[in-house]
Amino acid sequence: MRATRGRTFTETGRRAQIVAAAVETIAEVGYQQASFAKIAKKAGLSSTGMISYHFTGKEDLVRAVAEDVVATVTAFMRERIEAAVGRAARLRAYVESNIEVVGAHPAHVRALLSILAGERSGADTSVLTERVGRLEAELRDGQRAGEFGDFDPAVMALAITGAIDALVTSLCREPATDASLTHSAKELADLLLRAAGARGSAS
Amino acid sequence: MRATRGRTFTETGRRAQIVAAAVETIAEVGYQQASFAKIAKKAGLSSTGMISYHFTGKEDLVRAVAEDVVATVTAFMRERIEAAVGRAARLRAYVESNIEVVGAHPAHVRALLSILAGERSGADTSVLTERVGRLEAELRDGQRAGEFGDFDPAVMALAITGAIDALVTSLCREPATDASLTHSAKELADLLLRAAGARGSAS
Amino acid sequence: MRATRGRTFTETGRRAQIVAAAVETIAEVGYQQASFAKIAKKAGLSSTGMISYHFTGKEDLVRAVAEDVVATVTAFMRERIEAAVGRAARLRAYVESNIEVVGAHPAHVRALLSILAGERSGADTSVLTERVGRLEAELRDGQRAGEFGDFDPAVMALAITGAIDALVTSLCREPATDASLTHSAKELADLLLRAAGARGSAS
Amino acid sequence: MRATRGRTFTETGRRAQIVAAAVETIAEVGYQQASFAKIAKKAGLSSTGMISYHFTGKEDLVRAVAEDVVATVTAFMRERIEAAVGRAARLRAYVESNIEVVGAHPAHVRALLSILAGERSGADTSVLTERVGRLEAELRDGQRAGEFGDFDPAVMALAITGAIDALVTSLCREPATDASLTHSAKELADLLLRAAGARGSAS
DNA sequence: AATGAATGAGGATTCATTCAT
DNA sequence: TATGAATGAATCCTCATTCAT
Repeated sequence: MRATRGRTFTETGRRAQIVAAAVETIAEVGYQQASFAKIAKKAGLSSTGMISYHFTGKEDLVRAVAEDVVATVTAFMRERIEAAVGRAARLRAYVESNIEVVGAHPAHVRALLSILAGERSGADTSVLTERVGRLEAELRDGQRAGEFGDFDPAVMALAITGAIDALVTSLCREPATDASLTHSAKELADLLLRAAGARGSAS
Repeated sequence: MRATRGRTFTETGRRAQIVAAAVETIAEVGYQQASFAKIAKKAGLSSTGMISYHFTGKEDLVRAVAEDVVATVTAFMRERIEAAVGRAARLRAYVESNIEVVGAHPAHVRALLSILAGERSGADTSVLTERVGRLEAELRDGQRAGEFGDFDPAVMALAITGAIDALVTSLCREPATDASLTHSAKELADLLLRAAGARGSAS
Repeated sequence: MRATRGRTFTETGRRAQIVAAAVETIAEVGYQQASFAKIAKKAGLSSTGMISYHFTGKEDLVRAVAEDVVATVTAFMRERIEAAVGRAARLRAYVESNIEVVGAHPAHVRALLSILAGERSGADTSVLTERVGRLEAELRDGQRAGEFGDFDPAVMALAITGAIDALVTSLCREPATDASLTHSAKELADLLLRAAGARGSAS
Repeated sequence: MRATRGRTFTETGRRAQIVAAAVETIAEVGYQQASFAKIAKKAGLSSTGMISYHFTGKEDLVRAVAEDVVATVTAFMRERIEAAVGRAARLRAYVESNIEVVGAHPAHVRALLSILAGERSGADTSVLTERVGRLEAELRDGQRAGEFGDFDPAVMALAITGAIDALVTSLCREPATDASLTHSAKELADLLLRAAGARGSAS
């Protein structure tokens, strides 16, 4: 059996190659249509057996894909968020960078959206809930700090997440220009900060 | 046979029965997992051939299902929306009734969400775009009337739609009490009206 | 039950309509692909039940189609053959008219070829054997009359039939001009008369 | 695995086994009735999935079958044709060996005829046209060499091919004795050589 | 560590036919 | 006489997974 120690996002050799092919495939044909056969073909593998050898099942592969994509997207967003000062600015950075990552990693974003859509009607909702949970905690902190208005942080977290995903989905459909991307990102951030009753949230 | 002319939502006999079974099946197992075999079983049909007899293909059946569900949901929402006076109140009614319909027609909503999720990664996006388009027009009108603030109506329409769907999805996952449903609905309406800069939007 | 007395080629009402639609359908999509559904559609019928009602089964329908087509083709050929004087001239007329009927009744010929092709690998070979048998008798008569050379009439009949069908098939594939049709017909007749050692067979 | 590069007729392992089973099946029940299920059964396979694994689709399998059968038949004919001296003798050898191969490889011939019949009413006519084209070229050469009379080589090639197939079909229907096979072959060659105006074509 | 052949269930769809009305 | 709904077997094909090598 393969070594599992310490491996999280950064896969080794074949695994990484398969995950990369899976990301591309899912981005192209969608989560449900992404069969082992298609992924193997894109990876230049001669059989699907290879995939089953490295992954327990489709579930396992998808989890690995999700981890990889989330890591990529998170890395992009983190530096923008950490550069922001104050809760409101952080929220703005969160929203805007989440939109702008479409321009930087279109395939990854597309794949993630497709996986999330599948998850919504599926059993495993770990990626989904973890993401919303983290945002909710952040919002709660902001409220405690008095930088946000009064709202139910669970509802707000879901609303923000849903709004972002809807916009991202729309932007993914037809390739948007950088300008329109930036515009949409700012618009969305503006309206969500208003919703959150953020103090001093001028962009 | 009963009249087939003018048939839109209200299907005749067997067709209606199949659509109803499809709604239930999609609500239970999701759009992608809803095979003809499962639907036929739920409808008490002896073979899948019957479905193919009444519907051109899966696409055709899903369209019929979408029409049926949209009709049901729309009927529920319409009376609440039409009872509202003023743009802001209408928007609030739109949002709240869209959430509350989960309590009234849980299976229909679940099915619709699953179909929409599939549409997002699919070709036919008619249901999706029509829904967002209608809301966008409504928002634009509200801005002209001076009852909403300044925002890009396209982005706002997507944001509202996405926020609603995210909350509905969450509420669908585990059966919520009426109280929590009402609470969530009001919370979401509050925050979205803030986002829209609605004047005089106290619930 | 429907009256069956005296009916041979000339069908009555519905039957004739269905046969006509079947001829067209077989000509267009081929014998094997010509399903009841397609024939019903072309006939403007709302269900296939109608066909099953008028015909015992597919076999029965195809037999009726064959009779109809053979009658049409035979009528075209007969007047040309009967106008010819002498065995050799009759054979020439047989061959040439068999080719030229492609120009006059393309759909019928196409349908007949498709049915014959199916018959070749099927059980019922009545149309096929009857046709060859008649020609064989004719050839045998010609030999007795001393107007043909020495050959096995069974083999010759098969050879002539096969040669005609191969040419007709080729001519059916892409629509031929009248000129090329006439040229091919004369060429084939020439070579087959040579094969039969026909005396005084100048066209 | 054995080399798959350069694979044409001689298939490797399972592929060859499936092709062989397909030949037998097509010979028995005909091209159209030869389903994957029947072929799998004859091949001793547990499911039709195996066939789909080795062949892209039915089309692909049939192409492989055609190649295999054509190779077998061609090999049989080639040595007889190459032993002949002179154009007329070559044509005689072509015709006679084409008939006599029925005795040597009945199943292969039957399968080929069924496939060709299907091709006549189908889209892919590559096997058919290639075969006729090669014969046409041969005839044209013979005419240039002055060993054949005057005729349209395209028509003659079709006539010869059609005559052969008709006779072969007839001989395939009920198992013929070697004697009658030889007789029919000689008869057909005689008459076709007469048709071609071959000089010095005494058998 | 890797391969690719094999599996068998399940996918949608088409088919000729039957039957109650 | 005619209809159209119902049937269920059969079509090809794809799927994730397993297993011997």
